[in-house]
Order: sequence, then structure tokens, then C-alpha cells
Amino acid sequence: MASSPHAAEADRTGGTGRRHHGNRHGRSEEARLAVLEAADDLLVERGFAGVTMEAVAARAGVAKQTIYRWWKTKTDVLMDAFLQDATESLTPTDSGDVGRDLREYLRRLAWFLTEADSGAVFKALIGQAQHDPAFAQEFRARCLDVQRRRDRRPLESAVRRGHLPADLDLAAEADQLVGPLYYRVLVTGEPAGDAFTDGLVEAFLARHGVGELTGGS
Amino acid sequence: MASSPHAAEADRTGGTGRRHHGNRHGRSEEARLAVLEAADDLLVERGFAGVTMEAVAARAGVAKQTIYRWWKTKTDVLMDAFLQDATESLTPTDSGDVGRDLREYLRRLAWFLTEADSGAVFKALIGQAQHDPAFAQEFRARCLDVQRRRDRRPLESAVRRGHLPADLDLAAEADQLVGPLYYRVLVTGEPAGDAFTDGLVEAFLARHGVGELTGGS
Amino acid sequence: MASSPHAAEADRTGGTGRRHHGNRHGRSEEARLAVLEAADDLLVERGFAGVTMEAVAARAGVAKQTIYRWWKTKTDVLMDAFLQDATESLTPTDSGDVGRDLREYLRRLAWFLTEADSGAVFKALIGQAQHDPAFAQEFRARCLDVQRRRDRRPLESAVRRGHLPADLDLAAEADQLVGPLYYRVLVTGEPAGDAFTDGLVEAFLARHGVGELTGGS
Amino acid sequence: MASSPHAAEADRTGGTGRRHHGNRHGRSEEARLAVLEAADDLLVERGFAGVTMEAVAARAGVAKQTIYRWWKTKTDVLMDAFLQDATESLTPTDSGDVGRDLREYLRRLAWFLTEADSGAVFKALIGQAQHDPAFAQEFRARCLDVQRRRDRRPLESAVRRGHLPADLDLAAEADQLVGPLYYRVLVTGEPAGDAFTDGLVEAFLARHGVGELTGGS
DNA sequence: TAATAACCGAGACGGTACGTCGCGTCTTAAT
DNA sequence: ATTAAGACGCGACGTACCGTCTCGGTTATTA
Repeated sequence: MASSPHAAEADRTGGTGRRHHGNRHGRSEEARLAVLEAADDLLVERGFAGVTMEAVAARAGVAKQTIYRWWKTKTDVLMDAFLQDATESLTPTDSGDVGRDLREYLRRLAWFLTEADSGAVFKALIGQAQHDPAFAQEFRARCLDVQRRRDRRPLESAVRRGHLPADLDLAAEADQLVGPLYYRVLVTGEPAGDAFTDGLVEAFLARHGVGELTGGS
Repeated sequence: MASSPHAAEADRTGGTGRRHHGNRHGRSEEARLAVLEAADDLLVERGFAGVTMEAVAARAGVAKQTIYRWWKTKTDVLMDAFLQDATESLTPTDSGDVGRDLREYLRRLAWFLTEADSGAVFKALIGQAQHDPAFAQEFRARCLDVQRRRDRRPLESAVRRGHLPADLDLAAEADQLVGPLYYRVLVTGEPAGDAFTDGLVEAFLARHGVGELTGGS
Repeated sequence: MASSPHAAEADRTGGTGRRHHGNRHGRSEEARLAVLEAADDLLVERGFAGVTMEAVAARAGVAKQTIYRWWKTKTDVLMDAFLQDATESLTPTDSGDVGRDLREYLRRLAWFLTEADSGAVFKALIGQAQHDPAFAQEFRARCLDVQRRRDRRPLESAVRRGHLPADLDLAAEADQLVGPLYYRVLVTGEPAGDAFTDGLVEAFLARHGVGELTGGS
Repeated sequence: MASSPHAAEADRTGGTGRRHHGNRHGRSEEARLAVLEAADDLLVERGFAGVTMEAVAARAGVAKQTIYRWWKTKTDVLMDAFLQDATESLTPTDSGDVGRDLREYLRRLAWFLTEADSGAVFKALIGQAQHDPAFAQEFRARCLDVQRRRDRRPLESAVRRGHLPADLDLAAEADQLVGPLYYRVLVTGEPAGDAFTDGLVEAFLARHGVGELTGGS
């Protein structure tokens, strides 16, 4: 869901034309999806300031109370929206070639952060994390830790295959690998094209003496 | 200024007991400083959500309109507060030893970002930049570019002395050097102690074959 | 309501201790009355300048938005407050004796305009009508026309009984009867005691040759 | 002055092109007139709400402080503006014929109140008097008492010539004569044409038995 | 002739109130 | 039990004027 402005507004009733107004047991999946979608769309269309509870409720065709029943804050909604459709975008490949895998992965990560709608949500959440320590903690527990584990996977494969030493501090290495990319996206705002990410991979490989073993891009 | 709750509230009259209420040629320096100080203090004491225009005005003993006359938004105020007292905190040393200088600089940068009050302001502004592209642009132009130029300076010294090759892409190298630190501060939120920053420097030096020439930490 | 400072503040919950916070079908009667009461009281206690939306909201224990939801302006509130409790104060008597009825009615009208709290509201509204043509129109439609019809009623009774000629222009006659009273209240500000209003009635009766048929005061 | 939007803005320097900026002894007549004119014009063009101190100062090309130096409030300014050009409009004629004089005078008074720019100022001041008792007192002392004395003059002439009994309470009679006119203008807002004012005179003359002695209009 | 002092313009200042927006809570009737 | 609807108390927004206060410049009078 939520990867672009949706035409679903009119279709949320499932084509039957009926509206859902209550349910004796359990929540409305319909409402849940409509809220996530609305939040996502509003962020993309109007920016973070446009994502208000009232706007989300109105666009989702849902009562405010329904949102508050299931989410604490609007960033909580955005976090769910992010989880809903961000996971699959970044599953690393595993071709057997560390260099190729890393290049591919960093390119996709860069694209995700700078181009994808989910990336916009992600950046908004990162931004909010700078303002609100409590949120930061929850955001890290629910989203970032998963993401960091993903970042580490190509390195783990390489270690498993013996392309990298077994005693490597994978967490630290992964941070050094993706850190400059996040820095570029979050801080400097410069474009992070293939040349840039490939450069990061090159430096990483050189550092560990595997640069010459793997093919270029 | 503005690095902790201030006792200046009562001293804003400059000790003469007179109040400044504006004059023909330009603004009240007294009011300007009170506002910057108040914004800074509120951010540290109550977090970003506590920095409302009304709270700043009240704490500064200033009319709201006086703030709006000189600043567009509260982040604009925070940016000025940041510029007011952040510059001198991060001037790099130049001992002639790249390794020592870099270690020293990164340690101070890490301290600044995680401990200093100005660092809190900086993080808040970075956060806002994720929410508001227009602000992001202005923030980069007025603050970040200066900061990046500072980040590059130790490397420039090293090149001048011949400790690093002259054809190095300093901007890219600097980004690789500080990127993981920002990543840690802004994204993962893990502590960035001396061990961490020294590790970054070590990796950098190893990458350029100058690791063994300079002393350890 | 609204004829003096009220003790109702604490009773607005209706004695049950529960607060009303809105419901699906229509507005809070509780809030409505509290607002009218507060506006009325503020006018009497602090004058027209004291009737600010903020003061009304604060005194009524109501949010500003709740006032704006149902009234356009503060004079709109005062008009409702006036209508709420002014109607019954001025219902003319009908004793069968034109002179007695007119004397009685004009005395009560004079008292209303100069002494009653509602009279103060009325004068404030008349004042506003001089400043704002659009308001003047609405005020006349909603309040003054009713009032003028009341003014005419004693004369209508007299015509019905044959004490006054049937072809009399009642509107014009009523205007001539009450006009000098309003003039005194609104323009000259002189006291309008019984002697004054009785004099008006006397002149009126003399003009139509019924002075000697009816008893004095 | 001040009887219609003025083209004087550019001519306030007296055609010399020079501006007045100070004077050792005494105030600037130029500034005084510009303020009165601006207040008058703003009232006519934008209504009472448009007469703000700032707008008056801006339109008069005068500093706010200059207004506050010579006038307490904006209604004080309007009162001066009214006095400046209202006196001569209403001087009663004295033809020797009470009926003719009264008819003429009431017609002019009605025109003044409903059509003239000064009448608009007058109504605004009357309106303010309903809101502010202190102002009401001053307004009556400085403006209304003069006006009422004017209202009485035609009657005084008639008494002098013996057309009306010498023991008549002129103040009361004058109030009864003009009261309905003010009532119409201030309260009902109905047009007050010649037929209406002539009717008032007719009724007055009939009341005193001089109706048949004087010619119609 | 120079200094002086009352007045002028400009406009920044501390405030109050405005009318609006969004928050999170609540009540209701319907499903 | 959950929903859509929406009124509510609340707090902050950004704006308009208020009345006060310097400030520098102008100008008629005094020194």
C-alpha cells in the first residue's frame, strides 16, 4: 500500500457501496488500512505538517476516535505505515559475490531513502526521533533495529563464505558502510547516486583487502 | 550564551535599570539576545515541543510580535541561537599530526552532538530539516556548509604537509570519516564514546596507509 | 438568566457533577447558556470594552472555538443574550384605559432602558448598530422590529375599543410617542423618570383629544 | 474640511513641496488638519472599524505619537473632526414664520443625520457614547449641548414673537420635536424624508394650536 | 550666529485580543 | 464491541492595533 497517491478513496467500501460502521467483535481491517494509506499519502503530498490526525481521519473516511483507539500519535500511525510496506523493498540479495551484493544493496538503500515514498516516511520518522526521545526509543526498537540487521546480512554472508575474516565486528563495519550514506541523505542532502554508493563499497573492500577479488559494477 | 538556564532574566536591562523599547535605527540587541537565550533554554529544558513562540516570548520577556518581526519561524530562531554560540566550540586543532588532530576533532564533535546544549539545538534543526525541505535548504546554506568545511580542515592540513596524497577527494573522505558518527547520533542513538571515534580515525588512516606513522590514542 | 452576576458557575454541570462535552446531535445547551450569561454579566460589570471573546470564554468556562462555532461576533452573542431574557420584561398591559396602559408601558420601557441589565445590553447593541451597518440590519430584523410591534400594541387596543380613530397611522404615532424617550436615553442621557414619560403620554393624549377622558397617574 | 474623500494627501505641504518637521513653540496646524481629515475620510470610506490610530497616522502622513500628543483617543479625534465642520451646517433660519422655520430646520437636520459625512461621524460618536459612559459625558458637554441649544432656537424665536406661549418648557418641547427624528435615524433606520419631518412639525403645531395660522410647505 | 528646546517623522517595543487550527476526549446512534 | 460523526475544553498559531518609548532631524526662538 501507500506507495503513491491512491485512487482507493471511493473504493474503500470494497465495491459493495456499503460502509462499515461497527462490528461486534474485533477491529475493522478496512479502517486500519485506510488510515495507513491516508497518512502515507498525506506525507508525500503535503509534507509532514500536512499529516494531522484530522486530515488523516478525513482522508481515510474514518472517525478520529477510531485512530486514537489503535494508535497513540500520528508518528505511531506513520510508523505502522512504514512497517506495512517497507520491509520487502530492502531484502538484500545474496549472489555469492560480496562486492556485487554490497553494491546492489547500497544502491537500493540509497534509492529507497531518496526516491521511495516509504523513504520519505522513514526520513520523517528519523526527524521526529530527533525531537522526541521517547519516540526515538520506540522507533529504534520497532524499525531501526530490523533495518540494521538487514544492513549486516551481506557482510554475514561474506563471513560465512570466508571472504571476510570471522572475527570482524560486523555491527561496526556495517555502520561504517552505511553511515556515510545516511549522513548524505539526512544531513548534507546531496544526491546519493550509484557512483557515491559504489565508492563506499570500494573503500570498504579496499579496507579489508578484497577489492581486487570482485568484479566492478 | 544560551548553554544553560540563565540568571540573566533580571539583568536584561544591562544593570542600569532602564529598559530598551526600540529606537529608530535598528532593533533591540537586548531583545534579540533574550529571545535566542530563551529558545535555547526551552529546548534543553522541555524539548522541541516546549519551544513554542509563546513560551519563548514569555520566557524572554518579549512580545510575540517582536519575535515575528525578526524571525519567520521558531526554527529560524533556533538556527540563530545555534549560530550565536556554536561556531567556536568546534574549531579544529592543528598539531601537525593528522592522527592526533582527527582523533581530537572527532571526539569533540561527538561530545558536541551528544552532550552539548548546542548539540541538542543542532539535532533539533536536523530533525526539522527532515520535515521541511525549504528549511533544510536554508539550514544547509547557513549552518551545515560551514560545519562541513570545518570537518575538512584537518584533512587539508595533512595534505598540505604531505601526509595524505594531494589528489584526494577531501569532501568524500570527510563524509566517510564523519558520516558514521552522525549516523550513530541521529539514527542508531548508540553512545559515541572515544573508542568509537578513535575507531573511525583508525579505519581512515589504515585506508590511506598512514596508520602506523602516527601515535595511538 | 443573565440579570446579575450569577452563582451558576459551579452549577453548570447540572448538579450531577458530570460535564457535557458534546454529542452527535446538536450543541451543548449548557455551554450556550453559560456563554450568554457570561457576556451579559461582563457587559454589566466591565462595560462593552470588557466583553471580549476571550473574557466571555474564560468566564463561561468554555473554549473560544465553541463560541465561534455558534456565533459570528461578540455582538451576535449579546444579541442572543438580549433575546434570551428581554422579551418578557416589556409585555404591555391591557387594562382597557389607554392612558393608564400607555403611562404604565412607557414607565416600564424607561426603566428597562435606563436601569435593567438587559437595557444595558440593548444600548450596547444600538451603539454597535451605529458603527456597523450590516449588524444594524440584522439587529433591526431580529430585535427592534419585535420591539416596535410591542410599542404599537397599546395603541392598537385603544383603536379596537374606539378610544382612538381607526384611520390613525399607528406606526407613526408610536414613533412619536416613544421617540423622545429613546432620544433622551441614547442622546441626551438625562434621567427619564415618571414625570417625563407621563408628560409624553399627556402630550399624545392631548393631541388626539382623549386626555380628559382618562384618569391621571 | 472632511466632507468627502480628499485629494489633499499630496498637497498637504501647501504646494511648496516642503514638509513640516518641527517647531520651537506651538503645534503644527498642518498636522492637526491632516489628522482630522484622515479620521473623517477613514470613517466614511471604511466605517468605524477602519478608524484606527495607525490608519489615521498613516493616511495623515503623521507619526502616531503626534496624534497621542494632542488627542487621548480616536473618538477624541473624531469629536474634533466633527466640531471642525459641523457647526455651520445646522444654523437655523429665522423667517418669522415658526412653521416654515421648523420645517426647514428639521429637513436640514434629517439630511445632516442621514446623508452628510459629518452626520456619519456624529452617529459614530453617538454609538461610542453607548459603550463608554465617560466618553458620553464629554461628548454631551462638547457637542450635544450645543446642538440641543440650536434645536431650541426656532422655538425661542416663536415665543419672542408671541406665536407660542411664553411659559412653554422649551427644552421639553424641543425634545419632543426632534426626538422621533433621532429615534428614526438611530434606532429604526427608516428613511427620514421631508414627509416624515413635516409630519413631526405638523403634530407639534397642532398640539399648540398654531397649525392653521401658518402656511404649508 | 550659534545653541537650544519644542515638535516632528519614523518605527521598535511590551502587550491584549483577535479568529483559526489542530489536539485528544467525550457522547451519541447505528451497525 | 466497534464505528462515523462531531461538539467539546484546550493551547498555540500568526496578525492587527494599542499606547509607550527612543531616536535623529527640523525650525523658531533665545543667548
